[in-house]
Amino acid sequence: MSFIYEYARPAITVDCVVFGLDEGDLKLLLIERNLEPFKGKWALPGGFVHLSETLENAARRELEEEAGLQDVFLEQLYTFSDLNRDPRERVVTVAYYALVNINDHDVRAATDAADAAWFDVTDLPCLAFDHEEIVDTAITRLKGKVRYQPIGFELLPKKFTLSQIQHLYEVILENKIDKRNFRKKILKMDVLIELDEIQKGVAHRAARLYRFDKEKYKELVDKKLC
Amino acid sequence: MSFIYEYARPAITVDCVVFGLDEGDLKLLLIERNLEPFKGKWALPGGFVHLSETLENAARRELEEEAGLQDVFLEQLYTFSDLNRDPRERVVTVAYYALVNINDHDVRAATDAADAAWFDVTDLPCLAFDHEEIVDTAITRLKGKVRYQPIGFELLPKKFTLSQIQHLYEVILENKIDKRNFRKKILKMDVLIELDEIQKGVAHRAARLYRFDKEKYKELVDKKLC
DNA sequence: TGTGTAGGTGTTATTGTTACACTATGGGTA
DNA sequence: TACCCATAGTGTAACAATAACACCTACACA
Repeated sequence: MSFIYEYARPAITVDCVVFGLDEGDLKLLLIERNLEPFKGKWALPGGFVHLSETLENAARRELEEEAGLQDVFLEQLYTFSDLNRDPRERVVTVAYYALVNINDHDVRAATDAADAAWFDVTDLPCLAFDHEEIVDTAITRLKGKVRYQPIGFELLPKKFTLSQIQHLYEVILENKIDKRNFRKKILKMDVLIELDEIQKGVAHRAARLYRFDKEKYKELVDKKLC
Repeated sequence: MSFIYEYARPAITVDCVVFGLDEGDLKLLLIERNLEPFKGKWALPGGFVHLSETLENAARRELEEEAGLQDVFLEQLYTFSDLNRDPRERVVTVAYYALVNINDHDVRAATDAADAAWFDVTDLPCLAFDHEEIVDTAITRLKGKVRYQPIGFELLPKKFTLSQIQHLYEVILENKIDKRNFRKKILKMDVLIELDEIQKGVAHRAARLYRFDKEKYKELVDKKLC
């Protein structure tokens, strides 16, 4: 079967920059390509958009198909259209970024992927296509986002310590934050609920656990975006 | 001539939300459609992306072709992909927004457009396709942008008064701003140059004129985006 | 019982934000 | 030419947000 059009059309793909947090390190999910071009190279999960799905649906389908990921926080990032970004033909790609809690999601390689793995964002391999540019754009966006809205809901485990969320901010912003000031600020936001529970199995004073207040978190996000 | 592909492809278009400032009112450039679908309806300038051009180039070409606009400030906004956003077939559109100084640019209707005209953003006609949604997204983005970087460079005439730039902010943010506080803040940003010139032909005390310091303006924009 | 490691806590100085009201200037008009 | 009108232009005080900074606490483990 084939499809005939009066004018030439670029192909449309989606690509996903999936951030995860693992033991305090910010990681990126990459898949090893199983097919040409760039066979054997690491790349962002993604693929062609079907006629019967929205871009976001395509991104979710690819995450599921290529890495076994479901139900993640996903937002559109930017659309890339350089003429030679794909050696085969003209391809426009709509990039999305996702935030996931690594421990909640098992990642497995699937269709079109020889392998799927988490890489430290500070130590990425060389990537296929223009995926390095896409990753840079996503990191810049993430840094910007952190400034005006609480983030971490999607990256952290259900219960977490204040040090964990502070560490997350430090990793994203790439600088140290004063502990007392950070605590004051994050608690004043009024999106954290203090639990009657403390850490277990640590070789030092156990920290208090917190969880997000989903309601207030949503309110805050809506307000901040106007 | 025709083009044959193994899989069905959505068409790709660009659409431009062009903001302009006229006598202190924030305006939007619309074209009246000359062709079906939505013939006779007002719509955003835009059209199909050619194989040999980037999305931004396509947007600039359409602005030139449909409205005679050149050399405008243009940024990507968002990519819209609802399945039924175009009644003809599956069309994904990449929206851009532009900021222009209306007096610097003559607008004329051209190819595919029966007419081109500026409308007050607070009083828009009913639009073709999902263009109302695109416009809402652009207005939200503009409001957000104004918060963290000086804007207006692209919208105001070369020489302007502090009241004019304040009025611009008020129109975009949809609320009144205290005159003294606004002046303190905008002057502290250090992107305005005070000129040895004052307004002429006004029936009240003439205001001092200012212009932007392009260098410092750029520095500031770069810094703010990290 | 001592040590190492991370947890937890307040105050002060600085900076930015908000609220607020009067005088100055100059053209238009009576 | 004097008055009116419309907008220009200006400072201060209260309050809120941010930044800088150091010590004691709890607990596991040696």
